[in-house]
Amino acid sequence: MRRDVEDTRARLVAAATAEFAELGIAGARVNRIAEQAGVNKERIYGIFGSKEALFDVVLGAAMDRHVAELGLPGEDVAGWVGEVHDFYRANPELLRLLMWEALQAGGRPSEIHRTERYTAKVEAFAAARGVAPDAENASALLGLIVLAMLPTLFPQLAGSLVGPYAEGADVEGIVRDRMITALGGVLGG
Amino acid sequence: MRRDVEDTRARLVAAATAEFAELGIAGARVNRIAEQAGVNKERIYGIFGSKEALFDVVLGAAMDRHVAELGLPGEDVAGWVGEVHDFYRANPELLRLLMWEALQAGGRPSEIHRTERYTAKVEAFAAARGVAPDAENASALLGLIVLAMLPTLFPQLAGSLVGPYAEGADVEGIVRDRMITALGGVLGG
DNA sequence: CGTCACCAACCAACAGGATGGTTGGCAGGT
DNA sequence: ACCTGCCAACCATCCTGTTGGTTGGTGACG
Repeated sequence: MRRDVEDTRARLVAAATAEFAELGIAGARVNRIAEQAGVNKERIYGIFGSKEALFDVVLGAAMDRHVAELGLPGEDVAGWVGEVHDFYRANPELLRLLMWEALQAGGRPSEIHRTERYTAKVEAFAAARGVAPDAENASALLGLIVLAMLPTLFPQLAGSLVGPYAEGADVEGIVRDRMITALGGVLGG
Repeated sequence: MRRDVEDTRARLVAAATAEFAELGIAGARVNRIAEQAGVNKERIYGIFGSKEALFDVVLGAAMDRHVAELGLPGEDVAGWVGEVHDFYRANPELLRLLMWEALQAGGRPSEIHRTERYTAKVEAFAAARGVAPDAENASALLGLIVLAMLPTLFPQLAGSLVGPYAEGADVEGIVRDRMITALGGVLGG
């Protein structure tokens, strides 16, 4: 189905997601994205306007997709965090995109971090703990998520710190278990 | 004192630290680094060889400096984590450099993460808990450090998640306190 | 002590190539 | 006939890395 803007757009977003996740905004190459999408480079400008605008679209789409796929934390919060961990481990793109964005100098205020995206998670989390959502709960959830992200965030750091004591054992598994164990403290008040 | 390689080198490293921390390897501009250092661009190649090599030197130097300045965790582990948090908050360069490096595609195996840099911390941490250093302890320490890094790592995420419930209060303070409170869980287990 | 030769440190200018973005025209669907 | 998605080719700029030549310090030697 040629000559279909939606299709072209989708191909570009897909290609750009991979490119941006791997190389960041500065490192990404418009040529490569277009080539990877099997589309002319001009289409990027015709459809999105600029490289940066394309990045915003990519990040927003990735966040929506992940927020949806991750579901809500239920009764078994620890299990949920385990899932989050495994999910990031298996699909590091969002995390990498987030990091690239966080590093973005100047920190241009983007519309990407719409709070609506998160409130459902915070509320589900608070509900699972049987309390009303507040800043404390949100912080706790934030802590959980970051711990779950850890091995994907800083593989080198994890390897260097834990590796020497792991004696060939699975570093990631150890860290993962430790994070889950830590939940009691993060959840407790 | 002109015509002094050490001085030139130091100026370049200083300038490059700022440039790399802000923009990463791909975003950094050799011109700007040289100009900022008040030195000809060629000196970078004469002294370090390449932009990437310069980055490695910068990261290594930053890590050494920070590892030294942060000291060892003593009896008051929570207090130490608080210090770590505040330190990263006040000096985000190392954290940013670490993130840039972690994002580095391909993950060229660098000599930067020498385990010797960390073992002292792990041992001090284990000693403070009265046990022998092992993978569990290292993981716990890793978790602490990442929690301390959190607000600096993902300011947007923290702001979006916690902000709506903070009602104008200091988001960072809330998160910081929450992280400290969480220590019990990370340490226990 | 003077000066001369040498070399490391330094710089201005350049080369080569890649990059983000643009333009003018072509073609396929309606 | 016309609009719109599309492309090939183009452009101006920028960026990393190099090169050839200059300069200041230093040690040897008269």
